Amino acid sequence: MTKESKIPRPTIERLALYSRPLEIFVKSNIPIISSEKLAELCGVNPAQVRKDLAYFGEFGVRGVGYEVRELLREIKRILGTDRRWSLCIVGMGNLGMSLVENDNFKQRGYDFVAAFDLDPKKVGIELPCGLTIQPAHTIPEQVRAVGIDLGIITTPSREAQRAAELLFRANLKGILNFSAAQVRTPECCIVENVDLSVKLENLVYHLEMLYKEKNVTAQ
Amino acid sequence: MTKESKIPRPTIERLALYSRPLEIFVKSNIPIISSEKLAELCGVNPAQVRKDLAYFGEFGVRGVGYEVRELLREIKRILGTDRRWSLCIVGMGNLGMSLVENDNFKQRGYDFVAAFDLDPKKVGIELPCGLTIQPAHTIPEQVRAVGIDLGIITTPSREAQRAAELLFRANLKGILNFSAAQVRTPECCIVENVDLSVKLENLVYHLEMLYKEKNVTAQ
DNA sequence: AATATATTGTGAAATAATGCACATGATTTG
DNA sequence: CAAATCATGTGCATTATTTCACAATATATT
Repeated sequence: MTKESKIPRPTIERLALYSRPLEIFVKSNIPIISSEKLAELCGVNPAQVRKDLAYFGEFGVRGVGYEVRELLREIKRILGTDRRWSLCIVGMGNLGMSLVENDNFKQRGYDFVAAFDLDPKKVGIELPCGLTIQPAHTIPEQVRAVGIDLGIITTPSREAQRAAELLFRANLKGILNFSAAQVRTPECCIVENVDLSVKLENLVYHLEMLYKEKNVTAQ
Repeated sequence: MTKESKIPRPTIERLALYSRPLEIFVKSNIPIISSEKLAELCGVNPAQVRKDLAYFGEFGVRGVGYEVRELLREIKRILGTDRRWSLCIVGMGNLGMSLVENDNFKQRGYDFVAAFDLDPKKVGIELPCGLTIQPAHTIPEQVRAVGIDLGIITTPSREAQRAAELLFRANLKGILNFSAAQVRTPECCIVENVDLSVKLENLVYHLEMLYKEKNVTAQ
Protein backbone atom coordinates (compact mmCIF):
# COMPACT_ATOMS: atom_id res chain seq x y z
CA MET A 1 0.00 0.00 0.00
CA THR A 2 1.55 3.29 -1.09
CA LYS A 3 1.54 6.30 1.20
CA GLU A 4 -0.47 8.12 -1.45
CA SER A 5 -3.43 5.78 -1.22
CA LYS A 6 -4.79 7.72 1.74
CA ILE A 7 -4.94 11.01 -0.08
CA PRO A 8 -8.46 12.44 -0.06
CA ARG A 9 -10.29 12.19 -3.36
CA PRO A 10 -11.30 15.85 -3.23
CA THR A 11 -7.62 16.76 -3.04
CA ILE A 12 -6.99 15.21 -6.43
CA GLU A 13 -9.88 17.09 -7.98
CA ARG A 14 -8.57 20.34 -6.60
CA LEU A 15 -5.05 19.75 -7.89
CA ALA A 16 -6.44 19.82 -11.40
CA LEU A 17 -8.31 22.97 -10.48
CA TYR A 18 -5.17 24.68 -9.19
CA SER A 19 -3.33 24.03 -12.41
CA ARG A 20 -5.67 26.29 -14.39
CA PRO A 21 -4.66 29.65 -12.88
CA LEU A 22 -1.07 28.45 -12.68
CA GLU A 23 -1.00 27.94 -16.43
CA ILE A 24 -2.20 31.49 -16.89
CA PHE A 25 0.44 32.79 -14.47
CA VAL A 26 3.16 30.93 -16.32
CA LYS A 27 2.06 32.58 -19.55
CA SER A 28 2.01 35.97 -17.85
CA ASN A 29 5.50 35.39 -16.42
CA ILE A 30 4.36 35.85 -12.85
CA PRO A 31 7.01 33.96 -10.86
CA ILE A 32 5.46 33.51 -7.40
CA ILE A 33 1.99 32.81 -6.02
CA SER A 34 0.73 32.54 -2.46
CA SER A 35 -1.71 29.92 -1.23
CA GLU A 36 -4.05 32.79 -0.44
CA LYS A 37 -4.09 34.09 -4.00
CA LEU A 38 -4.38 30.63 -5.53
CA ALA A 39 -7.17 29.77 -3.12
CA GLU A 40 -9.05 32.91 -4.02
CA LEU A 41 -8.79 32.19 -7.73
CA CYS A 42 -10.11 28.66 -7.21
CA GLY A 43 -12.72 29.53 -4.63
CA VAL A 44 -11.28 27.43 -1.82
CA ASN A 45 -9.70 27.96 1.60
CA PRO A 46 -5.97 28.87 1.65
CA ALA A 47 -5.18 26.23 4.28
CA GLN A 48 -6.81 23.74 2.00
CA VAL A 49 -4.44 24.64 -0.81
CA ARG A 50 -1.43 24.26 1.45
CA LYS A 51 -2.60 20.97 2.89
CA ASP A 52 -3.44 19.56 -0.52
CA LEU A 53 0.03 20.35 -1.77
CA ALA A 54 1.72 19.20 1.43
CA TYR A 55 0.44 15.67 0.88
CA PHE A 56 2.97 15.40 -1.91
CA GLY A 57 5.95 17.37 -0.66
CA GLU A 58 7.15 20.81 0.38
CA PHE A 59 6.78 22.89 -2.73
CA GLY A 60 6.61 26.32 -1.17
CA VAL A 61 8.98 28.62 0.68
CA ARG A 62 7.83 29.99 4.03
CA GLY A 63 7.34 33.73 4.04
CA VAL A 64 7.47 33.74 0.24
CA GLY A 65 5.01 31.48 -1.53
CA TYR A 66 5.16 28.97 -4.35
CA GLU A 67 7.26 29.23 -7.47
CA VAL A 68 4.61 29.11 -10.19
CA ARG A 69 6.50 27.15 -12.82
CA GLU A 70 7.80 24.62 -10.35
CA LEU A 71 4.42 24.15 -8.71
CA LEU A 72 2.71 23.57 -12.03
CA ARG A 73 5.39 21.08 -13.01
CA GLU A 74 4.92 19.21 -9.72
CA ILE A 75 1.13 19.13 -10.02
CA LYS A 76 1.38 17.76 -13.52
CA ARG A 77 3.79 15.12 -12.34
CA ILE A 78 1.48 14.17 -9.50
CA LEU A 79 -1.58 13.93 -11.71
CA GLY A 80 0.27 12.09 -14.43
CA THR A 81 -0.37 14.81 -16.99
CA ASP A 82 3.30 15.36 -17.65
CA ARG A 83 2.96 12.99 -20.59
CA ARG A 84 0.50 12.58 -23.45
CA TRP A 85 -2.41 10.14 -23.24
CA SER A 86 -4.15 8.40 -26.13
CA LEU A 87 -7.92 8.30 -26.10
CA CYS A 88 -10.54 6.42 -28.02
CA ILE A 89 -14.19 7.24 -28.03
CA VAL A 90 -17.25 5.02 -28.46
CA GLY A 91 -20.50 6.56 -29.66
CA MET A 92 -20.25 9.19 -32.34
CA GLY A 93 -23.40 11.19 -31.76
CA ASN A 94 -23.40 14.95 -31.28
CA LEU A 95 -21.52 14.83 -28.01
CA GLY A 96 -18.90 12.36 -29.23
CA MET A 97 -18.31 14.41 -32.35
CA SER A 98 -17.84 17.60 -30.38
CA LEU A 99 -15.37 16.02 -27.98
CA VAL A 100 -13.24 14.61 -30.78
CA GLU A 101 -13.09 18.00 -32.43
CA ASN A 102 -12.48 19.89 -29.21
CA ASP A 103 -8.87 20.99 -29.10
CA ASN A 104 -8.84 21.73 -25.39
CA PHE A 105 -8.09 18.07 -24.94
CA LYS A 106 -5.15 18.14 -27.30
CA GLN A 107 -3.79 21.20 -25.52
CA ARG A 108 -3.93 19.38 -22.21
CA GLY A 109 -2.15 16.31 -23.54
CA TYR A 110 -4.98 14.04 -24.66
CA ASP A 111 -4.97 12.72 -28.21
CA PHE A 112 -7.95 11.04 -29.80
CA VAL A 113 -6.51 8.23 -31.87
CA ALA A 114 -9.65 6.23 -32.67
CA ALA A 115 -13.42 6.74 -32.90
CA PHE A 116 -15.92 3.90 -32.73
CA ASP A 117 -19.65 3.38 -33.09
CA LEU A 118 -21.92 0.41 -32.55
CA ASP A 119 -24.14 1.53 -35.40
CA PRO A 120 -22.94 0.16 -38.79
CA LYS A 121 -24.48 3.18 -40.51
CA LYS A 122 -21.99 5.46 -38.76
CA VAL A 123 -18.98 3.33 -39.65
CA GLY A 124 -16.73 4.71 -42.36
CA ILE A 125 -17.66 8.34 -41.86
CA GLU A 126 -14.57 10.49 -41.95
CA LEU A 127 -14.36 13.15 -39.26
CA PRO A 128 -12.93 16.66 -39.69
CA CYS A 129 -10.09 15.73 -37.32
CA GLY A 130 -8.99 13.06 -39.79
CA LEU A 131 -10.22 9.95 -37.95
CA THR A 132 -12.61 7.52 -39.59
CA ILE A 133 -15.37 5.95 -37.52
CA GLN A 134 -14.59 2.27 -36.91
CA PRO A 135 -16.98 -0.54 -35.95
CA ALA A 136 -17.01 -1.02 -32.18
CA HIS A 137 -16.20 -4.72 -32.38
CA THR A 138 -12.73 -3.81 -33.66
CA ILE A 139 -11.87 -2.03 -30.41
CA PRO A 140 -9.60 -4.81 -29.09
CA GLU A 141 -7.50 -5.01 -32.23
CA GLN A 142 -7.30 -1.21 -32.57
CA VAL A 143 -6.24 -0.81 -28.96
CA ARG A 144 -3.41 -3.23 -29.61
CA ALA A 145 -2.52 -1.73 -32.98
CA VAL A 146 -2.49 2.00 -32.18
CA GLY A 147 -1.93 1.89 -28.42
CA ILE A 148 -4.75 3.46 -26.47
CA ASP A 149 -4.72 4.44 -22.80
CA LEU A 150 -8.26 5.58 -22.06
CA GLY A 151 -11.77 5.06 -23.39
CA ILE A 152 -14.60 7.57 -23.50
CA ILE A 153 -18.21 6.43 -23.69
CA THR A 154 -20.65 8.78 -25.39
CA THR A 155 -23.22 6.22 -26.49
CA PRO A 156 -26.89 6.32 -25.50
CA SER A 157 -27.42 4.84 -22.01
CA ARG A 158 -28.77 1.54 -23.25
CA GLU A 159 -25.53 0.84 -25.16
CA ALA A 160 -23.16 2.06 -22.48
CA GLN A 161 -22.66 -1.32 -20.84
CA ARG A 162 -21.83 -2.94 -24.16
CA ALA A 163 -19.36 -0.19 -24.95
CA ALA A 164 -17.77 -0.58 -21.53
CA GLU A 165 -17.38 -4.31 -22.03
CA LEU A 166 -15.66 -3.81 -25.36
CA LEU A 167 -13.29 -1.38 -23.69
CA PHE A 168 -12.30 -3.44 -20.70
CA ARG A 169 -12.07 -6.61 -22.74
CA ALA A 170 -9.55 -4.70 -24.82
CA ASN A 171 -7.68 -4.31 -21.54
CA LEU A 172 -8.30 -0.59 -21.11
CA LYS A 173 -8.23 0.34 -17.44
CA GLY A 174 -9.66 3.85 -17.55
CA ILE A 175 -13.10 4.87 -18.77
CA LEU A 176 -14.77 8.26 -18.84
CA ASN A 177 -18.50 7.59 -19.07
CA PHE A 178 -20.78 10.34 -20.33
CA SER A 179 -23.88 8.17 -20.45
CA ALA A 180 -26.51 8.28 -17.73
CA ALA A 181 -26.05 4.56 -17.08
CA GLN A 182 -23.83 3.12 -14.37
CA VAL A 183 -21.54 0.64 -16.06
CA ARG A 184 -20.38 -2.51 -14.30
CA THR A 185 -16.72 -3.33 -14.77
CA PRO A 186 -14.08 -5.53 -13.15
CA GLU A 187 -12.67 -3.61 -10.24
CA CYS A 188 -9.30 -3.20 -11.86
CA CYS A 189 -11.09 -0.82 -14.22
CA ILE A 190 -11.48 2.82 -13.21
CA VAL A 191 -14.66 4.49 -14.35
CA GLU A 192 -15.30 8.20 -14.01
CA ASN A 193 -18.91 9.21 -14.63
CA VAL A 194 -19.97 12.54 -16.06
CA ASP A 195 -23.73 12.71 -16.29
CA LEU A 196 -24.48 16.18 -17.57
CA SER A 197 -28.13 16.01 -16.55
CA VAL A 198 -27.09 15.28 -12.99
CA LYS A 199 -25.21 18.55 -13.01
CA LEU A 200 -28.29 20.40 -14.21
CA GLU A 201 -30.42 18.70 -11.59
CA ASN A 202 -28.05 19.82 -8.87
CA LEU A 203 -28.18 23.33 -10.16
CA VAL A 204 -31.95 23.27 -10.26
CA TYR A 205 -32.18 21.96 -6.69
CA HIS A 206 -29.96 24.69 -5.32
CA LEU A 207 -31.87 27.30 -7.30
CA GLU A 208 -35.17 26.15 -5.85
CA MET A 209 -33.63 26.35 -2.36
CA LEU A 210 -32.50 29.87 -3.13
CA TYR A 211 -35.98 30.91 -4.18
CA LYS A 212 -37.58 29.29 -1.13
CA GLU A 213 -35.17 31.05 1.23
CA LYS A 214 -35.93 34.34 -0.44
CA ASN A 215 -39.65 33.90 -0.08
CA VAL A 216 -39.27 32.98 3.54
CA THR A 217 -37.09 36.02 4.13
CA ALA A 218 -39.45 38.26 2.22
CA GLN A 219 -42.48 37.34 4.28
CA MET B 1 -33.05 28.88 7.60
CA THR B 2 -34.95 25.89 6.26
CA LYS B 3 -34.48 22.43 7.69
CA GLU B 4 -33.25 21.33 4.29
CA SER B 5 -30.22 23.61 4.37
CA LYS B 6 -28.24 21.02 6.33
CA ILE B 7 -28.65 18.27 3.78
CA PRO B 8 -25.27 16.96 2.61
CA ARG B 9 -24.29 18.04 -0.87
CA PRO B 10 -23.44 14.46 -1.87
CA THR B 11 -26.99 13.47 -1.01
CA ILE B 12 -28.37 15.79 -3.67
CA GLU B 13 -26.00 14.39 -6.27
CA ARG B 14 -27.06 10.87 -5.42
CA LEU B 15 -30.75 11.69 -5.65
CA ALA B 16 -30.25 12.50 -9.30
CA LEU B 17 -28.34 9.25 -9.64
CA TYR B 18 -31.13 7.22 -8.06
CA SER B 19 -33.65 8.58 -10.51
CA ARG B 20 -31.95 6.90 -13.47
CA PRO B 21 -32.71 3.26 -12.59
CA LEU B 22 -36.10 4.33 -11.26
CA GLU B 23 -37.02 5.71 -14.67
CA ILE B 24 -36.11 2.40 -16.23
CA PHE B 25 -38.14 0.50 -13.63
CA VAL B 26 -41.15 2.71 -14.27
CA LYS B 27 -40.92 1.91 -17.97
CA SER B 28 -40.60 -1.80 -17.19
CA ASN B 29 -43.62 -1.62 -14.89
CA ILE B 30 -41.70 -2.90 -11.90
CA PRO B 31 -43.71 -1.60 -8.95
CA ILE B 32 -41.38 -1.95 -5.96
CA ILE B 33 -37.67 -1.55 -5.33
CA SER B 34 -35.57 -2.12 -2.21
CA SER B 35 -32.80 0.15 -1.02
CA GLU B 36 -30.47 -2.78 -1.53
CA LYS B 37 -31.33 -3.16 -5.20
CA LEU B 38 -31.27 0.56 -5.87
CA ALA B 39 -27.95 0.87 -4.07
CA GLU B 40 -26.46 -1.93 -6.11
CA LEU B 41 -27.56 -0.33 -9.37
CA CYS B 42 -26.03 2.98 -8.36
CA GLY B 43 -22.88 1.60 -6.77
CA VAL B 44 -23.54 2.90 -3.27
CA ASN B 45 -24.32 1.50 0.18
CA PRO B 46 -27.97 0.55 0.92
CA ALA B 47 -27.97 2.44 4.22
CA GLN B 48 -26.84 5.45 2.28
CA VAL B 49 -29.84 5.23 0.00
CA ARG B 50 -32.22 4.99 2.94
CA LYS B 51 -30.56 7.83 4.78
CA ASP B 52 -30.53 10.06 1.71
CA LEU B 53 -34.24 9.53 1.20
CA ALA B 54 -35.06 9.83 4.89
CA TYR B 55 -33.83 13.43 4.90
CA PHE B 56 -36.93 14.32 2.95
CA GLY B 57 -39.61 12.03 4.37
CA GLU B 58 -40.64 8.42 4.82
CA PHE B 59 -41.12 7.19 1.31
CA GLY B 60 -40.72 3.47 1.92
CA VAL B 61 -42.70 0.79 3.68
CA ARG B 62 -40.86 -1.35 6.23
CA GLY B 63 -40.59 -4.95 5.24
CA VAL B 64 -41.57 -4.04 1.68
CA GLY B 65 -39.48 -1.40 -0.03
CA TYR B 66 -40.17 1.72 -2.06
CA GLU B 67 -42.97 2.14 -4.56
CA VAL B 68 -41.04 2.98 -7.73
CA ARG B 69 -43.42 5.49 -9.28
CA GLU B 70 -43.99 7.31 -6.05
CA LEU B 71 -40.31 7.42 -5.20
CA LEU B 72 -39.41 8.83 -8.60
CA ARG B 73 -42.14 11.43 -8.26
CA GLU B 74 -40.83 12.45 -4.84
CA ILE B 75 -37.23 12.67 -6.01
CA LYS B 76 -38.28 14.85 -8.93
CA ARG B 77 -40.23 17.07 -6.61
CA ILE B 78 -37.26 17.36 -4.26
CA LEU B 79 -34.83 18.19 -7.03
CA GLY B 80 -37.22 20.57 -8.72
CA THR B 81 -37.30 18.55 -11.91
CA ASP B 82 -41.05 18.07 -11.76
CA ARG B 83 -41.37 21.04 -14.09
CA ARG B 84 -39.67 22.15 -17.27
CA TRP B 85 -36.72 24.55 -17.23
CA SER B 86 -35.69 26.95 -19.98
CA LEU B 87 -32.03 27.13 -20.85
CA CYS B 88 -29.91 29.47 -22.85
CA ILE B 89 -26.38 28.77 -23.93
CA VAL B 90 -23.46 31.11 -24.59
CA GLY B 91 -20.65 29.97 -26.85
CA MET B 92 -21.62 28.02 -29.93
CA GLY B 93 -18.48 26.02 -30.59
CA ASN B 94 -18.49 22.26 -31.02
CA LEU B 95 -19.52 21.56 -27.45
CA GLY B 96 -22.27 24.18 -27.41
CA MET B 97 -23.66 22.89 -30.67
CA SER B 98 -23.75 19.32 -29.44
CA LEU B 99 -25.50 20.24 -26.20
CA VAL B 100 -28.21 22.20 -27.99
CA GLU B 101 -28.85 19.27 -30.31
CA ASN B 102 -28.73 16.68 -27.55
CA ASP B 103 -32.23 15.49 -26.81
CA ASN B 104 -31.39 13.90 -23.49
CA PHE B 105 -31.88 17.35 -22.05
CA LYS B 106 -35.30 17.76 -23.57
CA GLN B 107 -36.29 14.35 -22.25
CA ARG B 108 -35.31 15.38 -18.75
CA GLY B 109 -37.23 18.61 -18.88
CA TYR B 110 -34.70 21.13 -20.10
CA ASP B 111 -35.54 23.25 -23.14
CA PHE B 112 -32.98 25.31 -24.97
CA VAL B 113 -34.79 28.48 -25.93
CA ALA B 114 -31.89 30.69 -26.98
CA ALA B 115 -28.32 30.36 -28.23
CA PHE B 116 -25.75 33.15 -28.04
CA ASP B 117 -22.22 33.82 -29.15
CA LEU B 118 -19.80 36.66 -28.51
CA ASP B 119 -18.36 36.29 -31.99
CA PRO B 120 -20.31 38.36 -34.59
CA LYS B 121 -19.32 35.87 -37.28
CA LYS B 122 -21.38 33.17 -35.54
CA VAL B 123 -24.46 35.38 -35.16
CA GLY B 124 -27.33 34.61 -37.51
CA ILE B 125 -26.42 30.97 -38.09
CA GLU B 126 -29.50 28.82 -37.91
CA LEU B 127 -29.14 25.59 -35.95
CA PRO B 128 -30.74 22.24 -36.79
CA CYS B 129 -32.90 22.53 -33.67
CA GLY B 130 -34.45 25.68 -35.10
CA LEU B 131 -32.72 28.29 -32.95
CA THR B 132 -30.73 31.10 -34.52
CA ILE B 133 -27.52 32.24 -32.87
CA GLN B 134 -28.02 35.65 -31.27
CA PRO B 135 -25.37 38.21 -30.30
CA ALA B 136 -24.43 37.82 -26.64
CA HIS B 137 -25.13 41.44 -25.79
CA THR B 138 -28.82 40.76 -26.37
CA ILE B 139 -28.94 38.27 -23.50
CA PRO B 140 -30.72 40.61 -21.07
CA GLU B 141 -33.51 41.46 -23.48
CA GLN B 142 -33.91 37.86 -24.60
CA VAL B 143 -34.08 36.61 -21.03
CA ARG B 144 -36.89 39.05 -20.40
CA ALA B 145 -38.62 38.33 -23.70
CA VAL B 146 -38.56 34.52 -23.79
CA GLY B 147 -38.22 33.75 -20.08
CA ILE B 148 -35.03 31.84 -19.31
CA ASP B 149 -34.20 30.04 -16.08
CA LEU B 150 -30.63 28.86 -16.50
CA GLY B 151 -27.54 29.75 -18.50
CA ILE B 152 -24.90 27.43 -19.86
CA ILE B 153 -21.41 28.66 -20.64
CA THR B 154 -19.54 26.85 -23.39
CA THR B 155 -17.23 29.65 -24.45
CA PRO B 156 -13.44 29.43 -24.42
CA SER B 157 -12.04 30.08 -20.92
CA ARG B 158 -10.93 33.62 -21.67
CA GLU B 159 -14.51 34.65 -22.52
CA ALA B 160 -16.21 32.77 -19.70
CA GLN B 161 -16.18 35.68 -17.26
CA ARG B 162 -17.76 37.99 -19.82
CA ALA B 163 -20.42 35.41 -20.59
CA ALA B 164 -21.12 34.96 -16.88
CA GLU B 165 -21.50 38.70 -16.41
CA LEU B 166 -23.99 38.94 -19.24
CA LEU B 167 -25.97 36.12 -17.65
CA PHE B 168 -26.13 37.41 -14.11
CA ARG B 169 -26.76 40.97 -15.26
CA ALA B 170 -29.77 39.51 -17.05
CA ASN B 171 -30.80 38.32 -13.59
CA LEU B 172 -30.18 34.62 -14.19
CA LYS B 173 -29.38 32.87 -10.92
CA GLY B 174 -28.13 29.52 -12.18
CA ILE B 175 -25.12 28.91 -14.41
CA LEU B 176 -23.62 25.68 -15.66
CA ASN B 177 -20.04 26.48 -16.62
CA PHE B 178 -18.22 24.16 -19.00
CA SER B 179 -15.18 26.38 -19.36
CA ALA B 180 -11.97 25.72 -17.46
CA ALA B 181 -12.16 29.18 -15.87
CA GLN B 182 -13.63 29.87 -12.45
CA VAL B 183 -16.17 32.62 -12.94
CA ARG B 184 -16.76 35.24 -10.26
CA THR B 185 -20.40 36.04 -9.63
CA PRO B 186 -22.50 37.74 -6.96
CA GLU B 187 -23.21 35.15 -4.32
CA CYS B 188 -26.90 35.05 -5.12
CA CYS B 189 -25.82 33.32 -8.32
CA ILE B 190 -25.29 29.58 -8.30
CA VAL B 191 -22.53 28.29 -10.53
CA GLU B 192 -21.94 24.62 -11.23
CA ASN B 193 -18.62 23.87 -12.91
CA VAL B 194 -18.03 21.00 -15.31
CA ASP B 195 -14.45 21.01 -16.46
CA LEU B 196 -14.13 17.96 -18.65
CA SER B 197 -10.34 17.99 -18.54
CA VAL B 198 -10.47 17.86 -14.75
CA LYS B 199 -12.38 14.62 -15.09
CA LEU B 200 -9.74 13.20 -17.38
CA GLU B 201 -6.99 14.32 -15.04
CA ASN B 202 -8.66 12.51 -12.16
CA LEU B 203 -8.94 9.41 -14.23
CA VAL B 204 -5.29 9.62 -15.22
CA TYR B 205 -4.17 10.06 -11.61
CA HIS B 206 -6.05 7.00 -10.43
CA LEU B 207 -4.75 5.00 -13.37
CA GLU B 208 -1.18 5.91 -12.53
CA MET B 209 -1.81 4.84 -8.93
CA LEU B 210 -3.17 1.55 -10.21
CA TYR B 211 -0.10 0.93 -12.31
CA LYS B 212 2.23 1.87 -9.46
CA GLU B 213 0.50 -0.52 -7.06
CA LYS B 214 0.75 -3.29 -9.61
CA ASN B 215 4.45 -2.77 -10.15
CA VAL B 216 5.04 -2.76 -6.43
CA THR B 217 3.03 -5.95 -6.10
CA ALA B 218 4.79 -7.55 -9.02
CA GLN B 219 8.27 -6.97 -7.65
C1' DA C 1 21.00 43.68 13.57
C1' DA C 2 16.73 43.92 15.61
C1' DT C 3 11.96 44.26 14.53
C1' DA C 4 8.03 43.84 11.68
C1' DT C 5 5.78 41.45 8.16
C1' DA C 6 4.72 37.75 5.11
C1' DT C 7 3.59 33.08 4.19
C1' DT C 8 4.36 28.13 4.53
C1' DG C 9 3.61 23.50 6.80
C1' DT C 10 1.09 21.06 10.18
C1' DG C 11 -1.04 19.29 14.69
C1' DA C 12 -5.27 19.41 16.58
C1' DA C 13 -10.12 20.73 16.74
C1' DA C 14 -14.24 21.04 14.29
C1' DT C 15 -17.29 19.60 10.88
C1' DA C 16 -19.19 16.47 7.52
C1' DA C 17 -20.34 12.10 5.65
C1' DT C 18 -20.69 7.23 5.85
C1' DG C 19 -21.98 2.72 7.37
C1' DC C 20 -23.22 -0.53 11.05
C1' DA C 21 -26.57 -2.66 13.58
C1' DC C 22 -30.87 -2.99 15.42
C1' DA C 23 -35.71 -1.60 16.70
C1' DT C 24 -39.81 -1.19 14.06
C1' DG C 25 -43.38 -2.57 11.29
C1' DA C 26 -45.12 -5.25 7.01
C1' DT C 27 -45.76 -9.67 4.83
C1' DT C 28 -45.54 -14.61 4.26
C1' DT C 29 -45.65 -19.26 5.86
C1' DG C 30 -47.00 -23.27 8.32
C1' DC D 1 -52.35 -16.74 14.57
C1' DA D 2 -47.66 -17.40 15.85
C1' DA D 3 -43.27 -17.55 13.95
C1' DA D 4 -40.20 -16.47 10.47
C1' DT D 5 -38.71 -13.30 7.10
C1' DC D 6 -38.01 -9.04 4.96
C1' DA D 7 -36.71 -4.28 4.52
C1' DT D 8 -37.17 0.47 6.25
C1' DG D 9 -35.72 4.34 9.35
C1' DT D 10 -32.32 5.88 12.49
C1' DG D 11 -29.04 6.43 16.71
C1' DC D 12 -24.45 6.02 17.07
C1' DA D 13 -19.67 4.83 16.09
C1' DT D 14 -16.45 5.41 12.61
C1' DT D 15 -14.11 7.54 9.02
C1' DA D 16 -13.12 11.43 6.07
C1' DT D 17 -12.43 16.20 5.20
C1' DT D 18 -11.96 20.89 6.33
C1' DT D 19 -10.49 24.72 8.92
C1' DC D 20 -8.11 26.96 12.60
C1' DA D 21 -4.23 28.62 14.69
C1' DC D 22 0.42 28.83 15.39
C1' DA D 23 5.46 27.55 15.10
C1' DA D 24 8.88 27.92 11.59
C1' DT D 25 11.22 30.43 8.28
C1' DA D 26 12.07 34.05 4.67
C1' DT D 27 12.17 38.93 3.46
C1' DA D 28 11.70 43.89 4.16
C1' DT D 29 12.36 47.88 7.02
C1' DT D 30 14.38 50.97 10.17
